[in-house]
Amino acid sequence: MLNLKQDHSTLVVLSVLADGPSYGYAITKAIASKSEGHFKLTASGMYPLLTKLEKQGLVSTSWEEVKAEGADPDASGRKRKWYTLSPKGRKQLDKHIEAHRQMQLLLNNFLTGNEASA
Amino acid sequence: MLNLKQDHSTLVVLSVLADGPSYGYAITKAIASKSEGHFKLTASGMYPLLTKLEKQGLVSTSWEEVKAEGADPDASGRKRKWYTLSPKGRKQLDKHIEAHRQMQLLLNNFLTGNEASA
DNA sequence: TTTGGATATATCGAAACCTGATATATATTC
DNA sequence: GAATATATATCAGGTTTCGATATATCCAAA
Repeated sequence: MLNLKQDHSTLVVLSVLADGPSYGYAITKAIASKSEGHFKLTASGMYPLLTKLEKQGLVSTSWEEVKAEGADPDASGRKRKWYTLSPKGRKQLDKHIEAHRQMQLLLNNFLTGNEASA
Repeated sequence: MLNLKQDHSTLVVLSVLADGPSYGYAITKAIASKSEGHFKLTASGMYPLLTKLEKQGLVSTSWEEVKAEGADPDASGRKRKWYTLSPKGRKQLDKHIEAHRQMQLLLNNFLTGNEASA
């Protein structure tokens, strides 16, 4: 189980949001699921990151009330905060992916010749 | 110019040492050179990292005195601290490379379909 | 000869980051 | 009605980061 650091977290969260709007808890589950349990980004990493992305204008947000089946329409239910990738966020994701690819190429220059021979 | 984070620094430094013993300043130059100026690992990142690698037993060390041409053999010259990859360090490098490859595959699962289309 | 740039190692400290624990509340399932 | 899942959020102590700083030698050019 790998705890994601900020750079990777940003890349992964933006990429999840590129598939469509989502919210914190669902993104956490999506990451765990899509990585087959290898990536972990818990609440204490997720929410500060989402707040940061919002401040940077990479995502826009809106609250939704989740009503229980047959609940009093006036009663206040659980709340969900939806995050939508903004055009700026989309551009940022492209940049991140490009930087990530660049990093891979450069790192490979160091690792070539030092491959694990398992 | 990308400042290397600890994970990448470790990978890169161990991989430089896999080519043979070296010392802090030379490793800094090797990294800048081999990455064509893209990777930066400065003294304040390098020396604490090397100390850590030494404590972990991944490298062994020895001091060498760098004598000036025709200098008094008894005078104390500039000192170099050489770092040599230990067998444990070699194994650790293999593990690091393997973990790195694994991370790449997992990340690609997220990025596929979100490629920059530049 | 002295000045400045390169070589060489090392620590400091303010800021940023990480993460398990905690808080709060609703929804669902057994 | 008790346990578990859903849902957002902060806290605090620890770690990491990195420009700035300190110290000292070597070498070449002015």
